[in-house]
Amino acid sequence: MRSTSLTEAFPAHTPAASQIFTTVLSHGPLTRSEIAGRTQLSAAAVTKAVRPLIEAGYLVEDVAEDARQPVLGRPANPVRVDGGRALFLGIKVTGDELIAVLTDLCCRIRVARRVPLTSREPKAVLTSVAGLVQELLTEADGFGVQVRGLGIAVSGDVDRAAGVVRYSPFLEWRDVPLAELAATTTGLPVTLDNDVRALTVAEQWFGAGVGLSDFALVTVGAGIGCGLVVHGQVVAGAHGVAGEIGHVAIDPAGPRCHCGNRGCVEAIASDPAIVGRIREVTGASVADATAALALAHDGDPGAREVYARAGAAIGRGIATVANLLGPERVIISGEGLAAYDLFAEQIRDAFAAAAFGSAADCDVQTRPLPFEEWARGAAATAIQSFTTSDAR
Amino acid sequence: MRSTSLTEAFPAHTPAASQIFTTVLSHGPLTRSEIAGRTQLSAAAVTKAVRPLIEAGYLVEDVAEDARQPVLGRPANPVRVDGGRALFLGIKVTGDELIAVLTDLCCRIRVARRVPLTSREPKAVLTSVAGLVQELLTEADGFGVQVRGLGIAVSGDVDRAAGVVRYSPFLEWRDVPLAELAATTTGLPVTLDNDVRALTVAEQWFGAGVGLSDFALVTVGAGIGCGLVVHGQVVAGAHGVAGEIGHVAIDPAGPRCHCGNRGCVEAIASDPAIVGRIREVTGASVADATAALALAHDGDPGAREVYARAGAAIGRGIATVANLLGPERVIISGEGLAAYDLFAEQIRDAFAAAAFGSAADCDVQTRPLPFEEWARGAAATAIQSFTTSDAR
DNA sequence: GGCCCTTATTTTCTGCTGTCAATGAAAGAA
DNA sequence: TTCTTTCATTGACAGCAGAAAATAAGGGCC
Repeated sequence: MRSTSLTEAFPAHTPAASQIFTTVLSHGPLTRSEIAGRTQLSAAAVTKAVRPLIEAGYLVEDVAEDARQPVLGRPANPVRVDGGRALFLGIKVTGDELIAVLTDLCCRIRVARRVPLTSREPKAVLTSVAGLVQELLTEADGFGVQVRGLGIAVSGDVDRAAGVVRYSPFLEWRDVPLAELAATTTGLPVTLDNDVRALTVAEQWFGAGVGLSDFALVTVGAGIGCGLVVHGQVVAGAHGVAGEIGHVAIDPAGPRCHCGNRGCVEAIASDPAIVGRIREVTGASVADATAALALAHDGDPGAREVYARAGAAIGRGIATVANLLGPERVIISGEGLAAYDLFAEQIRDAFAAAAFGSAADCDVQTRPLPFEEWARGAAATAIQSFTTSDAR
Repeated sequence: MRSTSLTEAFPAHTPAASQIFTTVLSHGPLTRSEIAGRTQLSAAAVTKAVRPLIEAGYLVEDVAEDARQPVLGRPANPVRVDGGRALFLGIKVTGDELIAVLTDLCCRIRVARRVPLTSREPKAVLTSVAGLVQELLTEADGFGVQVRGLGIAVSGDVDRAAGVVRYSPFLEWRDVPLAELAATTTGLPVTLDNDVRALTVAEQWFGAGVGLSDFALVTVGAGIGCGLVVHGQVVAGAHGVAGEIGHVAIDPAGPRCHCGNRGCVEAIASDPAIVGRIREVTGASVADATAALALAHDGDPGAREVYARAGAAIGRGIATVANLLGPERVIISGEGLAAYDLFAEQIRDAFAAAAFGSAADCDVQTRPLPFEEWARGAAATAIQSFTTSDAR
């Protein structure tokens, strides 16, 4: 066990130090002069900010890599984040299970766990969360490092600053102060955020959004969601709602959506929408998305057509985002990606057709993010809170 | 004439001073303690930042308003921007005319001018701009204050930082370094920006967007455009394209748009689209938007129906923006607002139907902005450059 | 090995910003 | 007149970040 106490603060008290740490965290090992270049700070400022971070053990100097080609002048000393210096927990709460991960400071998953939920009542969920946290804290003891924060991700309208779930349709919650409740129960600092935004933070810091100031993350699956990063910050929306690409209406003649509207992307391309439509079209008794996928892979033309339409809907939705925001990149992810071979072409075609002018230059890429990634996103928000809270 | 030279810099060298000036500019007269509250700075910092601005004449202390109700304690001394301290020019370049305004530092229009364009060639336009600037500079002499900057607004893909018009369909320009050309010709510091973004800046600083960190400005007219402010900054897009609400596709069965796609908002609700559709539907020989409007106001049911559809399209477009970004407010403006009584209801209904969850809490308001406002927007960008350039 | 060249990092010094706490100012109230 | 209240200013000070100069750490060359 380390001798550090839980109250020990992260030693990045200045914006510069905070920025430097984040830069190193995202961009792997960097020499001090590379840091200076990236952050627009002077080399002197970097030296001064890095020292306390190294002394506190959050950064370490890389041992000289032998593989480095010899260059003129004094060799540079790369610095990197010591992932093992701290641990974090991330929990994604869905309607019927909890997915949890224990990660290190670099947000690498060390342990993953799933627990089914028996009830959606806040109290019952809280109990399950507490149990899961206890379990993972025990695991964490094995690493000899303290867990410094817990991130919780919930779908729906979540107020991160207040730590309150304003409204979650899946859980049927309204105004549940989950952050405070969980903090009291677990004794850990808790960061609560919307699930898609949490995943977006993880992508921004550790994934395909690294270094980009404007990108979008589209998740395809049971619902269609979208996390947006504009001006380098995750968009939260003035009323807590943003990135609702699933309810962008692309066809007035389309199927009715559970939101009451017609032709939402989600009413065409979400797993339930696809399954339902395949049932209608083929008459087959398709149980779930897996069965639907199997049917389409078996070559059923009706099923394939449904997937094709879904792809076109997603492509149009993405084009809408591109037309409005002009992001540098769009990352497509989610469980629905399992069907990617069935609608990739349609996504691409619909996007290309509907994107206006140079908005079409936007780089659209796919990235399979296993379900644990959502929990990892929650952990990323905890890391974010930990490394910036004291630095405001 | 003042004794100040053109090279005299704006005396806000620190971020704090810049922020304070902008706050006072947008929020009218403010006492020092109100400034401190709004900017999260200490009262001492405000005092120190305000002094040089007052000494340089950019801020003045309001004479005590007698109408103020007597309050306990020392009366506060409100400070406001002295609009008369500097003048700016703004020019909006359209396909067939130049619209120019001379404004003061508070962006109040002092003189407005219009000049038809005989050619769209960059050289010819530049000559017209130079002539117009000369004329307005002469007018400005009458005020005894120097003109400190020129803003130029052009529709299309404009790179503000580089001062280059990348591509303007209306002018048929590609990669014209207009800022540099105009600066050389006129001897003024030139700020070049996209027209909708310029108008958005004006709204953000002086209009219905004051104090909001997230809002959208939708312009309806010959085209349908949209300026977005997210996290307090105007969105420019990674590839120079953003806010293309006009090319958000809302109906796969809709009319073909000049962009090649089907069912774009612009293909349904722009002036040319409305005029064309009214011709089709009624068979009447409608010359332009004014004639179309007259026909609808006369009660022609076909024409009214076309406007109703246009309203629904705009409402759906706005709902798309609200779903994706969750802005606090959407401001609808543009020449097309002349027909507002014909589609207001449809805009509202379509928006309410298509907005998801609390995205519908977004405040949708209309604001008639006469055509000179576009030129005023250009002037606002010049003011922005002037007051922040030296401040880093 | 000694010396020079180059690049990386650190040190030292300095300017400057913004905060803190105390003080002055300008009313109305007692 | 004196007190109270609120607004504004002052002066001391901590601390950040930049500039320039110094130092470190290699390789190459004689």
